[in-house]
Amino acid sequence: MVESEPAALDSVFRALGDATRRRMLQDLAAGERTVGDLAAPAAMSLAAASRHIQALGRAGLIHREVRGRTHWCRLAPGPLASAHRWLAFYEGFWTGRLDVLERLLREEEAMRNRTPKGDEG
Amino acid sequence: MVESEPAALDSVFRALGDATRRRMLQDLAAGERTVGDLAAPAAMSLAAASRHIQALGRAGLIHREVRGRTHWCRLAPGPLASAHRWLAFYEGFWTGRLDVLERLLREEEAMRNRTPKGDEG
DNA sequence: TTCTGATTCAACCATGTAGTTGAATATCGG
DNA sequence: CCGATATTCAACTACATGGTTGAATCAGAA
Repeated sequence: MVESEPAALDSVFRALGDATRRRMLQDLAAGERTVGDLAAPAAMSLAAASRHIQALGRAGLIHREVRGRTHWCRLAPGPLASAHRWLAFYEGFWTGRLDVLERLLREEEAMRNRTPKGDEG
Repeated sequence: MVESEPAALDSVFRALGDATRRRMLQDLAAGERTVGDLAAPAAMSLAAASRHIQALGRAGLIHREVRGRTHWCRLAPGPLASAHRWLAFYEGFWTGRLDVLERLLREEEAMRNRTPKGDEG
């Protein structure tokens, strides 16, 4: 599991760490939305919502296009896919499919030449 | 896409939004580790690393067990799986498999009775 | 008990984040 | 031009986060 651009993952996961922004992404999954559309359900000022949208943009999670006086946003799924891939690394843990992972990990265990559990006394 | 416990997802994604903590999770994927083990490669004081580990614990991403004077940590993959599932909702976007998603979204579109793109000109 | 090791806690500082309000910018339409 | 609409910017406040250092806690060993 090599992280190609940790800073990028930082901003993606951090952007996802807020329910308002996740809700906006879900709205965007249904199609293009304007800033006003995204802000409307968000129990906060337009300016605050605008900054959430900017955070999504900085993380690369959305693209914007200005048409006239309205800014249209749409989902840019690439970074979401990166986050998904990062998490997929752990899939073996929660699905019980540990076989592949185990081989991988035993190698690293051997390299470290350490017994994390077997010999504690 | 219903969020059962938004606050839980908040803490999970936020915990993942830091390269140090992600590295710790990767270490833990290789087996149990002590606080000291996890802190060692982390170019920061032990106290700071300890707080990162506490953040992982608060997010439910790791479990700890005190054996003697050392605290052993292991991966608790459940919340990672939740995050993964949340992201999986968007899989259609980055794999191009939009058929399933589209049906789903059209329904929501209809409910909102709005034309986000089809009638802009 | 005393020394050492593993980990946390407390106090502190700097920075980031999330919200507010009010002004600024830019576009559409009369 | 003028007024309304869409969005952002700036200044401010409050709180969270991430790091530091030094003291505290608690277990093991001499």
